[in-house]
Amino acid sequence: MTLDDRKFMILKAIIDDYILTAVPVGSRTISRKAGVGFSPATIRNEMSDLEELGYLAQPHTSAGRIPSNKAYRLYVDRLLKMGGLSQEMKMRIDQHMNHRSNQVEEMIRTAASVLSDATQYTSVIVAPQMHSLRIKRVQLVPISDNAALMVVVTSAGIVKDAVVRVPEGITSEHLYRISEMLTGELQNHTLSEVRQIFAQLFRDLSMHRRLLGGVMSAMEDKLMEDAPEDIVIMGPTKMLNYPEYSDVEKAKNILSVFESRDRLMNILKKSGGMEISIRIGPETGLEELKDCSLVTATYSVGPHGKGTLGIIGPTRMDYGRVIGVMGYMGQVISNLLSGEEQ
Amino acid sequence: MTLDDRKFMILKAIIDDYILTAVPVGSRTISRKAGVGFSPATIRNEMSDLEELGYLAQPHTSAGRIPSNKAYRLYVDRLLKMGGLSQEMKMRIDQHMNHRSNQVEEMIRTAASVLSDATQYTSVIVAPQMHSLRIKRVQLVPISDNAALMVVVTSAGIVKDAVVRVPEGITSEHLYRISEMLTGELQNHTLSEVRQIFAQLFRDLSMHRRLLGGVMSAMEDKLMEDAPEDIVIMGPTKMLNYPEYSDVEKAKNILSVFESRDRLMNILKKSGGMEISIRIGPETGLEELKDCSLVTATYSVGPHGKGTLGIIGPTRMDYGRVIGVMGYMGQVISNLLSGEEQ
DNA sequence: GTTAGCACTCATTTGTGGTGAGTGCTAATT
DNA sequence: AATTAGCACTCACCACAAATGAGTGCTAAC
Repeated sequence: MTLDDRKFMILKAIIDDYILTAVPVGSRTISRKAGVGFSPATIRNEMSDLEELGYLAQPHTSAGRIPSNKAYRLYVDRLLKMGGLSQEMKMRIDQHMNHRSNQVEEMIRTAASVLSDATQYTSVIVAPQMHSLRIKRVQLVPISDNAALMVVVTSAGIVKDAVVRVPEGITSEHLYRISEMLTGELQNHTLSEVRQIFAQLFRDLSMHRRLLGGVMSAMEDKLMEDAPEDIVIMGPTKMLNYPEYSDVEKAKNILSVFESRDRLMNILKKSGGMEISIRIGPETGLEELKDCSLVTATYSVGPHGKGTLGIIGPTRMDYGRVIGVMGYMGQVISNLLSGEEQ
Repeated sequence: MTLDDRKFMILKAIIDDYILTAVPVGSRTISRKAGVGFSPATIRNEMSDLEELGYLAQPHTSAGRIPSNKAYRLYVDRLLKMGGLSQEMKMRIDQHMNHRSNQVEEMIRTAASVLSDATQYTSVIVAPQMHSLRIKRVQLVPISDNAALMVVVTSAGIVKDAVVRVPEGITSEHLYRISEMLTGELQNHTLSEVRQIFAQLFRDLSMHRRLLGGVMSAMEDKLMEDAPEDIVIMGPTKMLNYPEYSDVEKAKNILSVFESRDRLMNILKKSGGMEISIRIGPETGLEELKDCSLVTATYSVGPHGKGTLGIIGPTRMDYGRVIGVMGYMGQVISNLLSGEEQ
């Protein structure tokens, strides 16, 4: 037995209906649909076949069918080739995003907010990963007798800081000179390259070894590791709007994911560089999300920087809409972040 | 009729039991308790009186009694005079807080985490309010041709930044000079005072009026207004562990509070300078929290800076434990933030 | 002042039959 | 050979009723 056109058409109708209602769909429902010229009995036969093929499942004997993860996979793969988003939605997004705040952090918050609003699912955005960005400036700002704030400005106007120990009593002027020197040395390099450059520096000059060592390890440890504030989550409670989580135990289960940012960060990182990645159920990589889907997209910052945006919702999510919105948002964010650069 | 000692004793027993079980408590339950030498009938008479006095309510005729907000108020006011926390708990807190991270933001995150863990309720901590802190240093770090990052370091090692426009083509050296000058002028003043100082500056020198104006308004607008990242919320889903929110609609209602940080910030600010403030039900000031209580404490940063920590839970929360933990955490945070200062 | 006794209330649980959406199978129809 | 009408069967869900039991208020006895 094979999945011919008619079977696929019926499967699609079932998925569409189930996405809308979250209720197992029966043969009559499909038969009544416009464009389907078959009686419930015929549909039933086909459904039975689809079940055997692993695309449908029955919660219990006298209920309708629900799509399996395999069905969603098929559905999504065909859908991905289309994409596209209504002009109206694009305008709505543009309107909220034309904000042009010059603080990246703030822009990302708005973006996450817009994303969650447009899709009605929980959104997640990961700030650009530092290691691929090019350093534009390093400056040490004294904050106490023996500590300074190291401010690193990168190509996208993204600013990160970390505290470094400095020799007791060093003057602000002195720190400024060192900053200028560091800026000169590190400019246009990525964070991943700093180690080599410092190695060179250490060879060339013996002064300030302790200080420079501190700066280097701060760059490698504090700036490159992912901090909890690098991920912004918007609208976690949107999950509760869907009947699959009307049970508090299930709700707790899902919401707990949003409380452990590190685990979330981990699975988001795994989406690779794909333009749009869709992971269904167990593919998400988290036990708690086994009944959810994760759709991620990548945005870029200049020629090298990358970041991830994603939404999480029930497996029966409105993939069509989500794919459209995600693709467009990815572009918008990329433009905003790369455009600001000069 | 008056609230004599016996009535209070019974009321306390009822509250204690209700806090533990969330189930309306009956006369038999109280009668059986050790230390109570009366039969259910006697308790019933007293309960009837307590109801008339407004301290108890009955969900329906054949159910036990539950404490009213007025009862909690009384209970809490007497409890507040005692306070105190077990040595064991103190040690547990110390252990987690001895971290001594030099990033304030990170410390606040851990503190909120510990707070939520120790109380088993949702915790909220507001970063120190800038306007009361004294400026230690101002530095402008160039980030592009026409923009700089203004980094402001305050007495507690708390660092804030904002982007300011700068005249096209100004050199890094020049910005450094201006920073030094600004630091000299603004040092040891609070943000609320900058306006006056700038007025003076404007009178004395006519150069860089645009730039200085930009710096001033950035200080007043960006640094003083409260940003969403100034408030950290930990363990919102802890709410779902309590039976009063086992209904998803109610859960959604409560959790929505944690999604509008501005509103939360507003009510937190209202706790005034009280060492510990307890707001029960409608006193919280948010419709959604009418069945919750909000316990806040103030921590101090140096002699002037102030911030707020709080926990939110059902009105039948374990006030004894919460008050103890809050009081102690307030001290610990104050010490950490004021101790680092030199 | 306290308590035993008792009738009463009412949310909750348990049981029961009815309803209806849905299925699978078979035989008739196209 | 494919489609469909017909029919017996399944089973979640609903409504209703009866049983249960925790709790009350009141009264009379201690």
